[in-house]
Amino acid sequence: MARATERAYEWVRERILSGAYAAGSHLKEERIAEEANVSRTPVREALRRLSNEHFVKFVPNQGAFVASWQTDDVEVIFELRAMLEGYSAQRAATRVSPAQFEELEHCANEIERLCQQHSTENHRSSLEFNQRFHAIISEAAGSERMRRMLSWLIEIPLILRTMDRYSDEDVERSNHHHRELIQAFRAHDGGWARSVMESHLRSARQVYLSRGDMESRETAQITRIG
Amino acid sequence: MARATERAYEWVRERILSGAYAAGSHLKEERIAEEANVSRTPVREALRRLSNEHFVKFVPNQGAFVASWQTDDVEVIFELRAMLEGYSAQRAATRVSPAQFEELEHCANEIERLCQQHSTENHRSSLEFNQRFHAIISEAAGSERMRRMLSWLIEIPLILRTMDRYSDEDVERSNHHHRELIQAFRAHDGGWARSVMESHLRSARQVYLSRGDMESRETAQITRIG
DNA sequence: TGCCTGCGCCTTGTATACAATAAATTCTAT
DNA sequence: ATAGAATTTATTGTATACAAGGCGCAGGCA
Repeated sequence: MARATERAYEWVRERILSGAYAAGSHLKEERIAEEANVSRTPVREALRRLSNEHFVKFVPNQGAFVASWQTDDVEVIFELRAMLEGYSAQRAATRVSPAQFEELEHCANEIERLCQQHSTENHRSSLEFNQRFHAIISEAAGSERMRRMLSWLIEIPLILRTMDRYSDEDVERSNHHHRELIQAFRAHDGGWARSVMESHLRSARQVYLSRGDMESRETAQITRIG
Repeated sequence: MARATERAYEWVRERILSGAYAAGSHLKEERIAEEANVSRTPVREALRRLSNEHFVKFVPNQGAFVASWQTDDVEVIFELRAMLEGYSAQRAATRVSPAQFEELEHCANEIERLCQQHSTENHRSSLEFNQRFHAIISEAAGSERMRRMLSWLIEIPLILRTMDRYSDEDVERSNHHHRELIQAFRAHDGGWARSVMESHLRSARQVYLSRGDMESRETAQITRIG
């Protein structure tokens, strides 16, 4: 059963996102194993996976601790995404297939539709379409190497935190960026696409950093996603 | 003992990079466990880690396979290096330690000294100092994530072929770039350092592409990693 | 009293045994 | 003879037992 590892993974992930496991707390394998009704082995695998996704931090011979976020790395992640996704968009502009183009439009439509009503459910769905939107561009760029490098920069916790800080105005701007990207693709204008994508991500960075004051205690707020 | 997992990790990684484990081949846990003289448990952990580093690909209930990524065109590699190392240099400019700064100067000196006499031996040595020069900057940038991403772009065969095409004038320009980078670091001027580094790599790209007519069949050499 | 040291417990790290699943092979029926 | 199904086999997934390392506490010595 690859189900045991999956169960342990979901279990711990949910509890980290909901704040049930506080930042910095020690995730003891045996306790989690009991709680999730699996043995320690799949728990260990789940923790390793969460570690690679930066939900938890490993200390040799001491085990896993719920990751706490230092803003320093956040800075790097946003800058790298702006650079790499910008370049991706540039390449994609002249390489995107008709099918990919259509799916991009579909995603943009869905994101806008789901943003109309403010429900947790819709919020979650729009996030998935958003991810898909970026994934399509990454694929259309036609470089497997770059696609994989980008996948290292998709930090789910970071994206969740950023989305939480989006105001209505921010959402509107983001949607506009999506539209403009599609226009740039239609025109096969790589430079245009690159600029828009860089704006898109740098504005996200700005939202994250400027609204980060309230942060720390709000970690518990993220509960709603789970 | 975190030593068993480490051993298995190094063992497999070495063999993938050296080509001993061919691309796409099935990495059977038990066989690796025997070869590396550890049990299956640490092997599994090592494979999971390698999977997250994209060296291997996991298929549920089938195990790990050596990842094969097509060596995408040189164009992408050079562009990514220019962007990432440029940003690295920018961050390094305000973060470099005195010890690192000294080693950078040492590397630059050695490279210039070794370039004076044209021997194969010296050529090789200067290449190592060159690699070290870039590695120090990558470290000084202070982002483990970026450092690891960059390490994926260092394709030794590509660097060798580029170096082979360097004229005396190209070498001189490259050395000048190194000097100017050091000056930018001394001034703690991130923007300056970034520009110089980008020039450094874009000029390398130009050398490679413009003098690339001669040996297209040697491209097969680059397939080593995958 | 304060610090150093050694013992003991708790947690992680590793090995191995067992269960489950996917691939291969063989046997049967058309 | 071939297609398909069942059985066997090889390999992964999970559980558990055991080894080893780190941390805390207590006791002794200065």
